[in-house]
Amino acid sequence: MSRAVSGLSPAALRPLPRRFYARPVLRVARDLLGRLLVHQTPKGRMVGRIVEVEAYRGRDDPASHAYRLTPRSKIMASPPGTAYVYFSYGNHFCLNVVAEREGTAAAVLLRAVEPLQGLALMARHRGVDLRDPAALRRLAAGPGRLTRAMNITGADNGRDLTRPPLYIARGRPGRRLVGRSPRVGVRRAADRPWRFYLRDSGYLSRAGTSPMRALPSRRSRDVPRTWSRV
DNA sequence: ACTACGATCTACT
DNA sequence: GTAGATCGTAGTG
Repeated sequence: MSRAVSGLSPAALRPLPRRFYARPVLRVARDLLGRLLVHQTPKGRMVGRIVEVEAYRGRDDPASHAYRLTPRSKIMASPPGTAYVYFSYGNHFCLNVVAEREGTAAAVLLRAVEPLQGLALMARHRGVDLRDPAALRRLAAGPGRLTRAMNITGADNGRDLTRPPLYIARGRPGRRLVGRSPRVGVRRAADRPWRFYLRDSGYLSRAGTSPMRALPSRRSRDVPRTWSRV
């Protein structure tokens, strides 16, 4: 009954090595798009394609939890590839991957994935009915929904994301149309466009609710410069 | 000890 | 489009 899912070859499911994360966090954030978030649980394996992320830096980033090092944010200074999971708004968990080298305190927030495998399990975690056509789009669209769907909690804080049962795999990131915008829900440093997303994805946290508007773009090295209004 | 405020989501108008 | 839920974290007294 384990139907082969397209794009989930053994090669694609190989974990990203730690050195992948040991680079500037903006670079890591962009490069995480198209990769696979994998969670293997007793109930089954869930896989989602990362389509939306945000970069948070350390003492130079007022929007980051690590702007001031506290007991909570201390874990952001862990070795690259470590999970930073925190509880938000009294309701939801958010999953980050620590980036850059140990001691730097930078991380990437995973904001949305496109569900590829374990859809029924995710739907059960979310308490939604997949027969509703709109349910799939929103299944893991948003940091809280993502963790809920893939059953990621505070117990996963500090975990090593370079190996099972919870890890990020290479995927097959081909040509990617990447958009960027200011980070969602942050008031400080709102001018920094450190949110990155796959422009043609239908699984974004902000795609359905507030339409994205492509503004006249400057030329950029490898990233089309597209802002969305928030 | 007490208070203010979120890196959010859902339901309802 | 807007309000309410809901609670850990962090800053202040």
